[in-house]
Amino acid sequence: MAKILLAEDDAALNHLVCTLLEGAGHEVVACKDGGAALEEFHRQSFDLLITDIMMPVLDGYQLAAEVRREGATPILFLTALDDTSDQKRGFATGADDYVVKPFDPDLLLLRVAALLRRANIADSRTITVGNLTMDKEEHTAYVDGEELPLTVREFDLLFKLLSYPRRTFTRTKLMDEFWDFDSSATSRTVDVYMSKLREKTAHCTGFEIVTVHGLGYKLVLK
Amino acid sequence: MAKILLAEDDAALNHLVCTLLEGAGHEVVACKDGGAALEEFHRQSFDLLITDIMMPVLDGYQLAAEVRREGATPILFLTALDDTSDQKRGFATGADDYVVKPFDPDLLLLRVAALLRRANIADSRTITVGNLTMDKEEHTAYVDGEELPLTVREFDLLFKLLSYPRRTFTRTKLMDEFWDFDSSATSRTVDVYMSKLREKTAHCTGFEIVTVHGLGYKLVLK
DNA sequence: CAAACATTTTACATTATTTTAACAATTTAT
DNA sequence: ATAAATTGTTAAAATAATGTAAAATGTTTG
Repeated sequence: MAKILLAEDDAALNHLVCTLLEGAGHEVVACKDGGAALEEFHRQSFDLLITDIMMPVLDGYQLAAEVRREGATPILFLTALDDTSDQKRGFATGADDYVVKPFDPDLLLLRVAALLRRANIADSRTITVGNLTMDKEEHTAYVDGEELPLTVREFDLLFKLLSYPRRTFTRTKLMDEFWDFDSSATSRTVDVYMSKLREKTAHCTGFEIVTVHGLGYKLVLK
Repeated sequence: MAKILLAEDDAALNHLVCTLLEGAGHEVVACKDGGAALEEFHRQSFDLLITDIMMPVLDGYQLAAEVRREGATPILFLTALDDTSDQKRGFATGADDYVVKPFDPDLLLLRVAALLRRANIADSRTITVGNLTMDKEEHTAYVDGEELPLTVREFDLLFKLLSYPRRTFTRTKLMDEFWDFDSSATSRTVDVYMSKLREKTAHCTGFEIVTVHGLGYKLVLK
């Protein structure tokens, strides 16, 4: 599901974490020290970095600082140090999470999943509101278990609104996101979709598409 | 900086966390049980939910599940349970982080900062004065939690005045900012809006729209 | 290629907002 | 105190935004 860079000098632990992550369907590039990890990081792009703190060549803090400097890759520290001052330093360096050894394997996977979800990576999540369920993976919607046929545009728009209830989206904002850059479509097109979505979601309990006069549209829960 | 919903039934801890977060510049809405928190969550939008697990009415797991269902708000569990099986359940429910009591205050702030950074929440651009809250993102205003319907112009004007209390704005200044350049509207139009705003905000505690004779209008706190 | 479907435009009805205009109330200056 | 200027308020008129059906255009698929 996600591509993960692992930096851990303890061979046994390295192997264990590797097996664990691959078992969960992730692609793992494992390194034995911070230097090798940084090299790999420069070579490819990763969805997540899991790193030990005490390592040869480049320690976890230094590695994290380098990675932070170059982007927003989530970082999880995996370490034996169970001391708040160390954790503070970890977070200050840009850590997104901190797992203390020894750790429960399931818990590590759950924390990894939480981080990836938060970073919108491998987002296979479904949204359910009332009797409507939208599955981004399948790109289908269900109302009371029955499939609700939606076109691509309809799906995208509804999924977006549903992801941010109460937030108002301007027509322009929506078109910027779902229409080609060079699309010449009028923003009135959005209105037509909202009209269709309202018709199609008429039997949905739990939400309503509301127009914000002069601005755009929002979805409100009820 | 961010708008945080806190659910914690222990009064002392509730107060402590509240103070801590507010000291860090966040806006906090504190609730004493899960039910109240869910109600607040439906009423307004938040950047982060911090919740205890064992609470009356609705426990942390149930609250988290509801919140997860409705969007992508980050969730941090704050709990005395230091047991991996509980943590597993927390993460499975959609937790993004887990802090065990007793905790280091600085560490909590660091974890909160990490979560907000990850969620790309810089500032939520909301203003609260008395019982009125204006959320620029949602483009809605709330009085005592109830939505106060405002047109675009009304919202813009009130938000502006609220952003600079005590400062006097001339009609011309306001029109230059919110009206089209080629608009031929009379500056008397502003008067009409102020009249409407006064009517609509009649139940607002905390401020008042004051006329500065010969100049324009200003908002004063009380 | 043509049928089936998705998308976009158009046109017109409907609704909401903004502005004007008229008059009342208040403030200021003389 | 009184006239002049400014502001408050209201309802109607003018303008602007939205809803939606249907036609036109584009795209995919058998």
